[in-house]
Amino acid sequence: MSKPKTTLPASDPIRLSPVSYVVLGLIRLRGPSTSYDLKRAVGRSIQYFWPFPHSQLYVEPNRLADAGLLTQEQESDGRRRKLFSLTDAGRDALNDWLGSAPEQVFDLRDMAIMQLFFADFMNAGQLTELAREQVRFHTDRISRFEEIAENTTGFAGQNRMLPLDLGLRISQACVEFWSEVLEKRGDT
Amino acid sequence: MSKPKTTLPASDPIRLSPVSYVVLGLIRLRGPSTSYDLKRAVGRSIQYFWPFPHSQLYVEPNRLADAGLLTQEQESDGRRRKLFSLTDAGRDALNDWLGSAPEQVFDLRDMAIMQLFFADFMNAGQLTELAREQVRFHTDRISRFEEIAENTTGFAGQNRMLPLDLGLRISQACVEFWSEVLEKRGDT
DNA sequence: AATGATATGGTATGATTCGGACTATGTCAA
DNA sequence: TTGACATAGTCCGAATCATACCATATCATT
Repeated sequence: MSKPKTTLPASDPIRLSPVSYVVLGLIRLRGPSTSYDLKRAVGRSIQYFWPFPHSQLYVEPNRLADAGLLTQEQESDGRRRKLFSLTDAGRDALNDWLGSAPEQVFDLRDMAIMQLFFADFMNAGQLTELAREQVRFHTDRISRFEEIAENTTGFAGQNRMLPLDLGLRISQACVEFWSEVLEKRGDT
Repeated sequence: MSKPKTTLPASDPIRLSPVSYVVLGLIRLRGPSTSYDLKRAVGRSIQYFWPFPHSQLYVEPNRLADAGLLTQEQESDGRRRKLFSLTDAGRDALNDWLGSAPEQVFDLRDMAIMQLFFADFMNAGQLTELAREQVRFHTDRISRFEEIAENTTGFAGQNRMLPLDLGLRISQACVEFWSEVLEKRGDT
């Protein structure tokens, strides 16, 4: 099958999850970072395409450090922050992942659509209210994306802006969809 | 005085999750159903908007039956299938949910986008391969949606087709997006 | 009749993830 | 000196997940 690097001895069969790659990748992009740094970075970007609770950003780097993919140094004074840096092994792990076709994951989880699915049991008012609310929601989302796009001065490659672009398109599709639902039912 | 509130054998504060509503809603749509029936129905529809493992479709109906929202009757012979039906309480619970604004949940989880986010560390070949694969993936998805739409003869209200329509639009947006990624990098 | 492939129908469980409450420390301004 | 706010991190029970496993029916082939 694949061709693992033989050089590393006794090391660990650490299991790398999507969150692992988020951590490795972000540290590679940003340089040495604290968990809090990562948390903020995630909030402006990856969150929209792979949500997870921030607490994992405190647990996961420690795991990766134990496995030798990161190093950590802790401040000795007041805050005692931990700063994580990428090791060569970490860089390799990231590259391996980027070079391999990832498992296909494209999951959508939309509560409003679930309700719509059972719309036969709603009355007209409920349905239009739902649709209206969804238009609002996705319109907001679009604004947020646009805001982020503006505030992110085009540093270091436009690649980081691409995901935002997809998010935008998807939200636009949603706005169109729900607007048409509204139109079809008599608007109020 | 001699009647302390402490014993609450009466009704239970059962917590209803999205999966609960899937079960209640599907049984309302289809009539009395077995877990297996639900499983198949989910596979053709809700799965695309709220994925969850099929084992929950065996656990959840039992919970709901315990709480009095469903009734069950088990075959006495061979297969001993359990058939679940909606009670009035179940119907009420479903209606309550449909009448209330649901918590806003719109989560997207896309592994390919995560890789794209770190595309700075890919070489051109890897990126085009990723994009090509995504075009393939979403094109397939579109076909599947269209197939389902065809095979579902327009029974009982077009409402059940609406979610499929949104799925279609989103996948189309994805195809467009990844195609443009391909175009921007020199195509091979 | 025996084999085996496939669909049906269901259970069990350890591992992961989730979510969010909780505890602090610095910082700046009123 | 108070209080608001951002920063920084920990913890843990609850919920969800994945998936392996078990079992019965059906039908086609040998």
